[in-house]
Amino acid sequence: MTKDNIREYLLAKGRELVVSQGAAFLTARKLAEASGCSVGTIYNQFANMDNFIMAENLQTLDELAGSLRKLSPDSSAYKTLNRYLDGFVRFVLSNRNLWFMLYHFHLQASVKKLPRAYLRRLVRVIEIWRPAFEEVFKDIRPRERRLSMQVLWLSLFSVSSFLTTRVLDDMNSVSKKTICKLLLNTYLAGLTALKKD
Amino acid sequence: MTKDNIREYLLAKGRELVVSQGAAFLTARKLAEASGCSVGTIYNQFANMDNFIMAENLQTLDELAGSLRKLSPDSSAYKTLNRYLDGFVRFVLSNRNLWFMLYHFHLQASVKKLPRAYLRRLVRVIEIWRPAFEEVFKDIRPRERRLSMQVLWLSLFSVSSFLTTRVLDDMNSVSKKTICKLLLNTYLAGLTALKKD
DNA sequence: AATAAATTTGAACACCGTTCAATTTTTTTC
DNA sequence: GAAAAAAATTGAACGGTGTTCAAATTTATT
Repeated sequence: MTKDNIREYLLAKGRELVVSQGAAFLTARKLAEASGCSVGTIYNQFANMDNFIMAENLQTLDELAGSLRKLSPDSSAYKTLNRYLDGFVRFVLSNRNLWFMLYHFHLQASVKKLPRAYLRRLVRVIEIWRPAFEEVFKDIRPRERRLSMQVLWLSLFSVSSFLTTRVLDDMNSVSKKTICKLLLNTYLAGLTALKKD
Repeated sequence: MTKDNIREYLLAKGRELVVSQGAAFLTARKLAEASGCSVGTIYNQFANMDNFIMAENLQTLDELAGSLRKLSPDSSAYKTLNRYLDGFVRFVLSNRNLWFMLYHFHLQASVKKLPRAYLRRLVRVIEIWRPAFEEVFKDIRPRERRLSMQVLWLSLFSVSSFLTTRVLDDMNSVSKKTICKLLLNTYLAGLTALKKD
C-alpha cells in the first residue's frame, strides 16, 4: 500500500467486504479497519462514502462490460442476443452483493441526477448489444429501433434487481434465468410481429 | 389522537412526511415530533421502523389496488390492459415519494424473506389485471399464461422504480408513460405472435 | 539538519434506530 | 372519592452511522 495506489487499495478492500459480507457491511470505519488506515484517509481519497460506493459501482459495470465483450457471437444475431442475456444473468447471479449495491445506490442516488460517468457505463453496456440488435431489426426505423432497444435494456436492468434477492423465489416456480429469457424473447417476438405491419 | 387510533394517526403523519419531504425524512425522531409524542410511543405501536415503513407500504399498495379497481373496462380486453397500465403509471407518478419508499424498502428488505402481507398485496394487484389478461390470451395454456402474466407484471413493477427518479429523463427523450406503454404492448404482441406457433 | 509541505490521524459532532427504568396516566378496587 | 394496580408514555442513554478538522506525523525541499 504505497501512496500512489491507496485509492485502488481501498477500492479493492471495499470490494472484498461487499462480496463477502454484503453492501450493508461497507461502512467508513469497517473499511478503514480492514484497510489498516483511519477514516480520515478514506475521506482524503473520496469526498464521501457515496462517492466511494459509486466508484465501486463503476468498476462493477466495467466488469460486466468486459465479461459481455468476451462472449463470441452465436450463429445468428438473435441467438447472440440470448447469449448476451445469459452472460448478463450469470454475471449478476455470481456477483449478487456487488450488483445489489449497484442497484441500491442507483435507486438511492437517482433522486438527484446520476453522474455522467455512471450513465456512460450504462450506455457502454447497451452498445455491446447494439450490433446484434440492429441486425435482427434492420428493417425497423432507426429511431424506433433505438427506443425499443433502450426499453428492452431498461426492463432487463430493472428486473435484474430482483435477481439478487429472494423475491422471485417466493413468487415463482421457474428459475430466474427462465424469467429473463421469457422476457427477452417475448419482447423480441413482439418487435418482430409489430414490424410486419 | 385518542389511544385506540394512535397507530393510524402515526401512519397518517408518517405518510404526510414522506409525501411532502421524501422517504429519507421519515425517521423515528422526526415522526415523533410531527406526531406530538416521543419515540417510545412509536416503538410501542411498531416493533421497529422497518415495520412502520412496511405498514405504510401496505397502505400504498392497497391504495394502488383501490385506484385500479375503480377503472371501468374498455371496449376490448386488450384496451382494458392498457387502461390499467395508464392507471398504474398515473398512480406511481402522482405518488412518487410513496412509491419510491415502497420500492426502496422492497429492495432493502428482500435480502431476507418478504412478509406474507406484502406478497399478498402484490398478488392482489396482479389479480386485477388477470381477467382481462386471460381473455386476451385464452388460447394459451394456463400454466404458461400465468407465467407470462407474472413476468409482465414483474417487468412493469421493476421499471416503475425508475418512474420515481430522473434516470429516464437523462437516458431518453420520450415520456415515461410512452416507455411503459411500449413495454406492455410489445410484450403483448410477442405473446400474441408466439401463441400462433 | 532545519524548514516546509503534504499526509494521516482519531476524537468530536450530529445524526440514526433502539432500549428500558422511571414517570405519568388510566383503570380498577374498596 | 381515595388508594392500589395496571397500562401507557417518556426521553436519556447506548451503540452505530457519515463526516469534519486541528493536531500529529510523515515526506519533501532547502
